[in-house]
Amino acid sequence: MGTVGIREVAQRAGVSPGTVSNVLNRPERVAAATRARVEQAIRELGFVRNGSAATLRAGQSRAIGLVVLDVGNPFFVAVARGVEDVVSDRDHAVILCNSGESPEREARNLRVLAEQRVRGVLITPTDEDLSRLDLLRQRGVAVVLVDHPATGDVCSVSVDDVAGGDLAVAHLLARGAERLAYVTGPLAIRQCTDRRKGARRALRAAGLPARALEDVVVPEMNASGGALAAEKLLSGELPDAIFCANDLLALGVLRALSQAGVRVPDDVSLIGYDDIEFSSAAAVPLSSIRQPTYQLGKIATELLLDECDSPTGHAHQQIMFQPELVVRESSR
Amino acid sequence: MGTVGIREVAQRAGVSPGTVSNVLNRPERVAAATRARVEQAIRELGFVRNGSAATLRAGQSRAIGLVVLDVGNPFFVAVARGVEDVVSDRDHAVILCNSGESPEREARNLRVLAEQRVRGVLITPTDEDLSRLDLLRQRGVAVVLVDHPATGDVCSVSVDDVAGGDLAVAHLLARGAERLAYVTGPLAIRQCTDRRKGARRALRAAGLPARALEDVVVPEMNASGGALAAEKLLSGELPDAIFCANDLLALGVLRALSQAGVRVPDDVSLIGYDDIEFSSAAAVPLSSIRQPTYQLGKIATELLLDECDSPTGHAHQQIMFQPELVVRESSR
DNA sequence: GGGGCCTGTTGACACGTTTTAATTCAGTCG
DNA sequence: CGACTGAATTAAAACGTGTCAACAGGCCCC
Repeated sequence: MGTVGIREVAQRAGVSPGTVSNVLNRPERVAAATRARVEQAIRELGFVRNGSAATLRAGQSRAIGLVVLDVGNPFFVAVARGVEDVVSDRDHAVILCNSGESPEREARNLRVLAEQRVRGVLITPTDEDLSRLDLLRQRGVAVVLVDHPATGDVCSVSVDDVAGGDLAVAHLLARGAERLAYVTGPLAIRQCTDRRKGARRALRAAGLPARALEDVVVPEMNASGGALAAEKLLSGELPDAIFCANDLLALGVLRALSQAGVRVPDDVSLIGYDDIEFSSAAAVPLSSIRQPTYQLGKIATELLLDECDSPTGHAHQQIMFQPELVVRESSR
Repeated sequence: MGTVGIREVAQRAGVSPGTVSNVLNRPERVAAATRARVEQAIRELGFVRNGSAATLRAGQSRAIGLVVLDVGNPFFVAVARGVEDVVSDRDHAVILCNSGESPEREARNLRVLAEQRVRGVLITPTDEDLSRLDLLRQRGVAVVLVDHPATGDVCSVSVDDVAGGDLAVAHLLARGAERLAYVTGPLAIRQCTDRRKGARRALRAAGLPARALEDVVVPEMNASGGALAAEKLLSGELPDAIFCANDLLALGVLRALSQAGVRVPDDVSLIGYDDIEFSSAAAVPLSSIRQPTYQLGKIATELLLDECDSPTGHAHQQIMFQPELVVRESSR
């Protein structure tokens, strides 16, 4: 069972290897009759093109990398959907990597992508230190930041997190809250600090001091993190309203509060961020800040492929969407 | 800025390319002094090994493929976590593919994986037709079926879905249900039919006819599918109890029923399948059937890598876990 | 009828790494 | 002192594809 390559196919079809390669890559350049013969040979022999060889020859593969903070977060799943739809239209593949909010894992992932010679990388960075990306960019690999605004020499697609934080807290204040808590993941994550910045802006606009908003920082932005935050809150004096940096945290908080006998929204108002699908089905349907996730992935990918296709005539763009407030039971 | 390869590194360190390769792959075979020199050259030049070239030479890459039915389903996310933990311990990469329950997309994914010369593939097949896998297996690529029992000539790791369906319906019957509905995705999906088989077994055991369980088939196994199923149910006479083939469907059903003013569990009992994290946080905490998802991914990967490492001395195994009933509000 | 042109096809080389057998060299033993 | 050993290193040959310049042959036009 010797491995069947382009050579064996050529022999069987009575043509040269070069012609087989043409059938695969520029079918229009080969006569219909020869093409048919070659295609039949391919089918008969069960030939599958060796992608590594093609990549080696071409210098880059027909794949892009997507590095997200948490594959378990429906927000990133939605982004990934947008990415994949565009990418598969253009006959590329996407390599999905999970950094788990850890800079070390991010660096590992980026190295693997560099080794694989991907054409470009979409990444939601774990922190502000973008120097890890230089490894790629100086090798000519296109990079687009996803859900992270950039400052000029790179493309980015993001949502205005400051505005989102403002929206959320302004809403809570309008409902009469006076003592608030902000449940968040590590403050090294830009989304977390930006949303807090917006929250504080809303406080100022309402004439309240910054200390009206207490930070509750937990290590992981998922439901367990939320539960942990709720414990912390329960051990002190409960605030009137809680703003969570994402919906997974909010769901965790909600569950833990309910178990402790605290009623939402009667005792405490609650609002999350991302408006993931499950939020509306929660025990108490969750207010949230909606972002155009699918669009985020779609536009980012189009930008990336554009940069890949014309590295010279490409102008870096920074696109920023506006988020939207969705009010449900948890803050009514 | 010519591409920097193993050759340039060799030149800078004053050794031959072969030695550089040895530093990369078998550091123990090269003298400490030379190794240090080479490593410094690598750092200075920012060398990144070309994975395609290595793969081409080796005949296979240090990666495995994972093909799931739906990346948006937390069940598969949990499986993927198990896979990735094992794989990264062994310094391999995992290429995640989404078949979206479509055989065509599955076939496309498998072709890409074959082109990439992955060492092995973990797959939850979209249907019973396993012939698509032959393309891989006859090329010597190891395959392990995930969440799909096999019949002998291939490894598989699964959970007893018949038992699960039995558990769920037996529970509903014990609570006094007499007219039931089974909300499910396409019956070409094995999980769906097996769970129905178990459901019917429970009916028989209780002395009820098969027609006491009405099938409601929807095209997609997510929350929108559930909403669609709820519409269908509402247009007729409501059953006493509803068994959903997975939790996403159940959450969709739950929301649609609530909006229509139907109370769960007072008017209708409801149970899902998979016990995803969100189920316990739902408006009405959802009863479900729990499966050892993480274990599923972990064991499957170990089996796969075992087969890769010793293709000859490998005995195919079929492992089947037992599911577990989790009772919550929705059926209390 | 010959020159030029267009379409199809070919052959050979390059891509960057790994590996194997061969080579060097210092040290050791008979 | 010469032969041998073993460790460290090297040179060269793959791996399978894509590309590009060259080439064959048929056609048209003058």
